Amino acid sequence: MRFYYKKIEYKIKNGKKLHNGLFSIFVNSIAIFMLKEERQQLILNEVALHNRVLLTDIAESLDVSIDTVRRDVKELDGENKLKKVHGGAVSLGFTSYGARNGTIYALEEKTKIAEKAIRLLKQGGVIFIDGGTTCLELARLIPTNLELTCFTLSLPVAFELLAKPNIDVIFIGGKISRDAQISIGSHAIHQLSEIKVDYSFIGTGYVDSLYGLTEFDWDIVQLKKAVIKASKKTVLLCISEKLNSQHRYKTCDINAINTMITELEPDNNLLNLFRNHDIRLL
Amino acid sequence: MRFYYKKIEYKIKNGKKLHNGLFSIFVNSIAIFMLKEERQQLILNEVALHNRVLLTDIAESLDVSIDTVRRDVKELDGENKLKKVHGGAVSLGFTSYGARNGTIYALEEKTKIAEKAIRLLKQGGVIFIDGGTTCLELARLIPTNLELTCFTLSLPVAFELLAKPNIDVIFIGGKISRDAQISIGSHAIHQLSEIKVDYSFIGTGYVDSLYGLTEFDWDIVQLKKAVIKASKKTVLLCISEKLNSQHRYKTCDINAINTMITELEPDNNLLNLFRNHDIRLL
DNA sequence: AATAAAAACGCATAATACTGCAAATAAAAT
DNA sequence: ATTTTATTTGCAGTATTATGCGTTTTTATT
Repeated sequence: MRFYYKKIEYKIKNGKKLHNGLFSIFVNSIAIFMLKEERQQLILNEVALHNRVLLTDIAESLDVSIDTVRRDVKELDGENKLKKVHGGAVSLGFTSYGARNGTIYALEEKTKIAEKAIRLLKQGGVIFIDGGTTCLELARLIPTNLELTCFTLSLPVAFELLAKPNIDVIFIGGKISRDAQISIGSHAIHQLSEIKVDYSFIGTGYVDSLYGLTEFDWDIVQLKKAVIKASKKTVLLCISEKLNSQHRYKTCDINAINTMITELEPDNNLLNLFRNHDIRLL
Repeated sequence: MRFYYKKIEYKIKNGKKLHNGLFSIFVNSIAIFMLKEERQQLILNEVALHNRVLLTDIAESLDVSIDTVRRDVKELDGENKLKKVHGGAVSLGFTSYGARNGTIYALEEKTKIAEKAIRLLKQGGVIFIDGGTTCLELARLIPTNLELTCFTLSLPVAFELLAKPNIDVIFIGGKISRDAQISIGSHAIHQLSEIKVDYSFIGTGYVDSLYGLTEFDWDIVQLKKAVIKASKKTVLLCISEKLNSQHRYKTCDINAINTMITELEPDNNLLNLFRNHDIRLL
């Protein structure tokens, strides 16, 4: 079961007990006291190699108490060298993707929007999160204690959500668009047709009170239509800069949106044109 | 330096006590007084050689008080020549790989493996790339001019592939495993059943010439089975450290693998046990 | 809801670390 | 040569750390 520990299989025996229960291994007949750092290094090694370890396995193979291993793992977790989980530890994925790559345009506004959107989330809810930087910001700001099931098409959003322990992430697969880093194509649309979420949080390329939501890209429109269809309620996240802009292909009318969130106060004059519609402004 | 020695030799011959308990070592039957610097150099040597020392060991073998050693080590730590830890010291490089966040364990070996794997790729081919750091490395090293269609379950791999302009990336969707950052579950398996790729490049948790490929995790096994089924040829990427290790759940026999790539030369003795099988070693 | 496993907590103990100090002596100054 | 000053070392006492153990609390699973 643990051949990979052969190196230290021939440990102890008549082991001189060092410290208080610390074990020693015999190499060339010399008792070697194992430093905490060495033990931790071994743990990291295991994790790096197999992606996961069990505390009990480590404790047994190193012949230390499980408490010690637990403390080690806790410490390593604190140092961000691995992730402690119930019963063991797993390697940190390479969550570096979550680290903001480029700088996000108008981050402040988008954060404000995301914060408002989060107020709509309910414990145990099932939601969809679209791609785009605003939605990514939403994903990033979801409280860690909130339990949610999140569908998404966006690789960055998926990554971000994975960092939250209480969120089930379901990725809608398909051909990946290089630009937007989201699944596109018929397969993704088909899959969307098979789900129903409480809320979907979507972005848009352009929005106009008269023409509704429009996009530059035909494929994206098809996708967004599918998303809206799969949602009990649709929430549009949109910075005010995009208001009253249009493009070629139409996703839907304003009426198809239940709630629109901008970084503005809901009573801001810029939003006046939208008040004729059956839409909630946040 | 010599100067000191002579002085000391003289003193010792006359039986005069040196310092207050300063120790001496005998070389060629002549007691040589050891300077602090020399002692420290010895400690550094020891650390360089074994990556670690125990204060008690040093104190005993050099016959100085542990306080002296402690002070030496403290000083060397201050000079950044080693790292002082409870009970001893470790070399600086010792803990380094874990500290470099996001750095891949045994990267060099994995790169070597990936390079071999890339030689199997053909222009216009359709392949599957598994998750795991070795496969990620493969994804990373794919030449940019190569045109490929790549299926994957792994978010990091998908990201990596998106950076290549000539690669179509198709992500197999599903519930995302937080640990492995890959799609898991029935949906992913079902989708795999609908594709057929020329080559799949997979990793494994454990591999043994007798027991075949095994995993810690049942879900992963199901997934890998589906991958193998969806492949005309399956290539196992596996660093030699994993050879002859096993775990609970079995993915497949060695025979189910067409090619196994390790960082070793194909004629390395460590691979002997695999030669009985119908498997190509690279 | 019941149960088993794991984690957390507090405690005891042994090993180790630190501090101040005095002895020895090397190096410098006289 | 002698005195002074600074350095090195060991020692004793105290503080801190590492570890295992038993108990309680939490978590996951059935």
